[in-house]
Amino acid sequence: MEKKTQKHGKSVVKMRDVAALANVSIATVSRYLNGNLDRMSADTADRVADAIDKLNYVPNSAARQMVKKSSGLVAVVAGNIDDFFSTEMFKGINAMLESKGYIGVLFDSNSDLDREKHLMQIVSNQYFDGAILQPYNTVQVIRETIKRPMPIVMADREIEQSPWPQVVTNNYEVARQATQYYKDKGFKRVIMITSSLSMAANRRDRYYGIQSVINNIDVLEVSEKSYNHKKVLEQLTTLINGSQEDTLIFALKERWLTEFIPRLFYMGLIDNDHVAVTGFSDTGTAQYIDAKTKLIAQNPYLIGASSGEIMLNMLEGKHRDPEKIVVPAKFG
Amino acid sequence: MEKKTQKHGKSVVKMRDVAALANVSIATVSRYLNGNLDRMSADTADRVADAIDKLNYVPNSAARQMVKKSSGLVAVVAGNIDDFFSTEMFKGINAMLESKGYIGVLFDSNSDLDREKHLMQIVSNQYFDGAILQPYNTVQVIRETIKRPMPIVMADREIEQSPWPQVVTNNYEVARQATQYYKDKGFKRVIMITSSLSMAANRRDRYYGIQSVINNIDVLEVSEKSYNHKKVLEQLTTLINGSQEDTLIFALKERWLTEFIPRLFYMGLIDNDHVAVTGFSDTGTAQYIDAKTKLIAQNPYLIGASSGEIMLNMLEGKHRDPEKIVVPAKFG
DNA sequence: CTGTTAGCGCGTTCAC
DNA sequence: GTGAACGCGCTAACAG
Repeated sequence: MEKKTQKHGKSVVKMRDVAALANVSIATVSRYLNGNLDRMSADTADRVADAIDKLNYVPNSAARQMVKKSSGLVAVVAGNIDDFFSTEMFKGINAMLESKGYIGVLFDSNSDLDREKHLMQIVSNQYFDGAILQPYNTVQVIRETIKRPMPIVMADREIEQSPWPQVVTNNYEVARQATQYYKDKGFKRVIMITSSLSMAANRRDRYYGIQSVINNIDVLEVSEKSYNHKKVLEQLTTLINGSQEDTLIFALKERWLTEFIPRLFYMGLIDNDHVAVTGFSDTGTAQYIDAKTKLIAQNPYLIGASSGEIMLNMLEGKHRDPEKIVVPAKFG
Repeated sequence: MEKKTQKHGKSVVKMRDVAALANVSIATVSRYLNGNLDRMSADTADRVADAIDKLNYVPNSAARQMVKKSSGLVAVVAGNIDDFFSTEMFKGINAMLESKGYIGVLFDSNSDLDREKHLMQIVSNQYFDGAILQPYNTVQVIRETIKRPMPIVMADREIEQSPWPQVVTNNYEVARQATQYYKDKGFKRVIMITSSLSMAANRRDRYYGIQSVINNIDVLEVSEKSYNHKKVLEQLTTLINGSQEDTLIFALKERWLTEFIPRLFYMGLIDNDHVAVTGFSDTGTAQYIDAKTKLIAQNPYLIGASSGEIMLNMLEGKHRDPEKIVVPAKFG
């Protein structure tokens, strides 16, 4: 056995130990590790392999990174990992990254501006090859925070004057389209359920999209962090009964769909004729609320995959303009 | 401006540049960066600060890690980040880790044995100070995969003969307790809804817990990946109507609660008297399905926090025995 | 208070 | 086909 005296017992076996046991130089071991097998006899390679195995040698990635200037790691800073959207986007990102040997690691802003900033600092200070952000801070803050020049992609949340490539959704258009569908069926009024803060830009675009078709909108704000379920239900009931017009309930986020709507159906408040419901949906869970309900389906996985693809391009030096890619959501 | 010729334009400004501009030695800059301000005149510190600012200097973390033998990063390999359980656990982990200056990064096994193994390899090869796993592989596989000696904590999923500390839930006990509650009310039969594969150990314990009270169990397996919603509803309907006994529907996972149960209520199949429903729940969403429904609430955040705390202890050298901590779930 | 210097472990020429 | 030696950027003694 080798000495293992370092902090936390980290193995102290290094390349030179392997080299010694295999009776070769460290250069040969390095070559073996990096797959340059063509410059080495099969016998040598075998001996090196054996030695590595016997000693349980693990390369020191910090040393390798220092000279290679790359870690193979891409940081993904998500808005809130409790959201299916964020996690599914991450899966999409990784699907792309891993095809080229990179791997994404996930950080959670927890819907907190300061925390997001803190995470960006860490990402900037650690050895990541690139960063994909689902950002809430402004371009300026991001610029000041991530000091180290590195490839950056903005995912999901549109940001003004972005110097980085973006991948976004057609929030305005699809909200407009959905609203139009119900307007054509005679609905003249909207109750919009939204969270109070998160994803301001997306929320705003959706709101405008609705408004461009139906102007009569009641907004019900629900706090992401904590709300009184019963009270919200009462508010909804009051709102629904507060008008004779045919009413469309429009949830800007799937969560409000699954948490409130089944109960309203159960209570008989939604009949699809005079009171209907629609909203943005990511998971597919919401679609089972009622057979007649038509929703807006986003594609977080594809947004992630696109972001990942752009990141790969940047990593390979094909620097791209700060283009904006739109991954459309679909209504129906 | 300095040369920025490296890959991806990584800044090539290094400590010696800062030192030169500030007219000090690199040791002084290093001291400044590491907060040893007491050994330096305020004036010097200022000059260093200015130089860092002017040059936009960012320390090379790989070099630092190489000598410090620590990155401050802890890897968290979660079973499936689409599950609220995993993400909430991660939040709990970070709450603890960050109190001591560490930070957790999240990896996603995607409920895939091989993928989990692959991730463990990466974690083992990169410079992480420790790893918290929500494991699906066996002790042996994990041992063979993570070759580098490092602090490891197992979270959520119980594993036989673990050489590492574990934090788990009282699956058996709480399932038993919930079932008993309904048995006392006259229920004599259980329909159990479960996913086909994931978290085998947890699932098994829950099953045994139910079985220890009520033996008459119909098992309905639903695939996590893809299932026919309508068909499952039909199966459930058939099962419910297939017996005159008072029946308890027991979901081993919240997802089945939110996806199927509201519809059953709507269809009038659940009345809480002859057909009732319960199950494991993480988010609190499910509790709004019906006022009379009593669920089992897990505490993923606390499981994470406990895991994080143990990890901190190990990182600080207080090596702990492979103890097992139980974070109880609560019924009611 | 501040500077000098010897490693940290690995990749990579350039010789042999 | 293989090895010796330098350099990556930083920290931590040890000098002064």
